[in-house]
Amino acid sequence: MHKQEVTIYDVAREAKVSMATVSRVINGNSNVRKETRERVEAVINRLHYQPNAVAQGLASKKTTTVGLIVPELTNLYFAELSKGIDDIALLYKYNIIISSIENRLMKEDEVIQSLLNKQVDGVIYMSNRLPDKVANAFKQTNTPVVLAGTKDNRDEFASVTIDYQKADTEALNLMYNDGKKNLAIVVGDPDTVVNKDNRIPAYRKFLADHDIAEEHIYTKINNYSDGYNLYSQLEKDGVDGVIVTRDVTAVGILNSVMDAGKNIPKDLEIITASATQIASVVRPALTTIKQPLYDMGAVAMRMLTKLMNNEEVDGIHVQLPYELLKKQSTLNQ
Amino acid sequence: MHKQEVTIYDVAREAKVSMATVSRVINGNSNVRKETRERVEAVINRLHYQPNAVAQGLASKKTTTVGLIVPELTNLYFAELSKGIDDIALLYKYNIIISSIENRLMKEDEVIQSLLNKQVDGVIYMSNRLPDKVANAFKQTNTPVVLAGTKDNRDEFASVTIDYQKADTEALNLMYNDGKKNLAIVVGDPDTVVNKDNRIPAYRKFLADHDIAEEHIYTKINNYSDGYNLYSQLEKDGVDGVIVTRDVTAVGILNSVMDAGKNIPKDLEIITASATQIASVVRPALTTIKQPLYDMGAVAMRMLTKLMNNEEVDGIHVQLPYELLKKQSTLNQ
DNA sequence: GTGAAAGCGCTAACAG
DNA sequence: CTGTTAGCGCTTTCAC
Repeated sequence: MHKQEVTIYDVAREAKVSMATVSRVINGNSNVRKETRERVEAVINRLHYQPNAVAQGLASKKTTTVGLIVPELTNLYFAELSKGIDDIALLYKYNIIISSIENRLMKEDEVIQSLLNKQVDGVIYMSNRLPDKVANAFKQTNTPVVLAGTKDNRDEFASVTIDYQKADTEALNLMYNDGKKNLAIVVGDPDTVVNKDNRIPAYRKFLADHDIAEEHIYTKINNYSDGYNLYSQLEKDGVDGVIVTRDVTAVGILNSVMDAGKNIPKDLEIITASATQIASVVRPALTTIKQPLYDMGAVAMRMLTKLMNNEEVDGIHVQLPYELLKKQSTLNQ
Repeated sequence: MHKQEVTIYDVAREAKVSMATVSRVINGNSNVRKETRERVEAVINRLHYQPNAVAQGLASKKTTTVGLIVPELTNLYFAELSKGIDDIALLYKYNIIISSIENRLMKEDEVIQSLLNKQVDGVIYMSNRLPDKVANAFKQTNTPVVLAGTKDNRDEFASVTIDYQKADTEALNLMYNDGKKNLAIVVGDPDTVVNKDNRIPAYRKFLADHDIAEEHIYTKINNYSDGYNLYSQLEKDGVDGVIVTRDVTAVGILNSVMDAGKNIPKDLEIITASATQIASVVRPALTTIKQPLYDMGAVAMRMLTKLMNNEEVDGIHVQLPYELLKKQSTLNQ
């Protein structure tokens, strides 16, 4: 960034108007006579003038920039959400500052603070943990936040999700009706709100409703190899049907089963609870709880635009419909 | 963004120093007496003062923000590059404004212009097309640019790549030595610099060197279903070995082959030229030209930091080593 | 419909 | 080592 070549002042001088008028033209303010507007626009084009967004931000206290907090960049689940967010952001002319928080070099609240210092107008939060420090920083600076694809037990933050309990119950039912009675659930961090208050309770309720005593909850299973290595344990425990939160983990289990010479879905049914492209290109293809990720991102961003403009939003917690997509990893096709 | 609660002025008043001194403390300027520094820091902590990065940006003409241009958000190839970029950006305290250009709502040069208006200090460019308009805008604003995982035929922009010609030649050789003589290459856009000036010439040279007359170049094959649908044509053309630029396309071909009851690698060998996690989790696993994506991103970002600080860089075009990773889609394991 | 003027919050000479 | 003083480029009352 070097000395700006042409500023609003140059345009004003050349067009023989005041900076104020140029500013009005730039911002589409209707209080400008047609001829004046055209004269100014001609100069803008001739000089190739481009407004300095930083100066605009300082003067107007709006940066038309939103922050995106994502746990990991290389996870298609968040990438698909981000795509929905990005499209709507573009539509409303917002830029996106993205921050992943997987890197432990900086603590989460420092990352967020740096975003806040950049004066973002709003934040979309996809991490499954919202520490008090962070929540307070948002409230203190009055920055609107929308959670996308995740929840928080504070009810104060807007969120866009699906009905995780219902979805999981439906998935468990599917396998149960296929004759699988020794069902399990495989999650990463068991303490996230989605897992702790939704998935795991749904699983336990299902067991209770069907008078099944023995529960199989596998936690801290985060990636492909965790999944791959888990299968021997599943086999030992006699599990014959499993819900796996992350699809790449499910693929790990899938490959492990096949390498062991077993059959999917006969020996083990698998349903993944967050399906990306990976779930559909592996063979056998995975039965999935299909979340409308793109739409969830789009709705979240749209809601954020309203929040940033202090517009009315009807309902701060929206749940979008999901689909239980039967593929080859369950019997009942 | 609302009226900022505490500014540098408040800190100055409370600490009984001038704004300049507070500024020095914030920026780690050594010209401050220890006691003064500590007094100021105490006030900063007590008041929870956070500098306004927008104001800093306007005054200093540096935003500590870089722009990231990516063709699509939901492509793991770019996601893995981005991760390398992000880690180094964090290390040097830069924020990242990400812009995908897949959405045709706005033209590419408008997207870039909006980035430039935000006064980014530099740009990492991953799109495989760099229009003149964009190139000129970069030069005019003096914004340094580094291309990551792609090339441009202007030599003026720094780039981080692998040796595509060498890699492809090696891949073709591998298949040739497996007895495959009817080799093909599958690309998306044939007019990108990487394809037009590197991959395709390498392929043609290989054919010439081995006295093979018939060439099979399939273009505009961009995604999974394009790949899936291509196989019937490959079969018709008697192709027995193929390099596919994008791995998800390769998986499309792979599944199509298997659905046709044919065998991989016996009936067809496949090597993908840009491998992400997808290439390794499908079965049979794909033999790949393994690009060091994370490192490429990291090196590109590191180079950009130097360019932004007008530091010396030795060599503006860096090529990183790749690896030909033999898996199950080729015979010669 | 247009202009003058006062900032937005901070940095960076320049003095001292 | 510290303070004074101009800006950075733009928006936004408030007059006229």
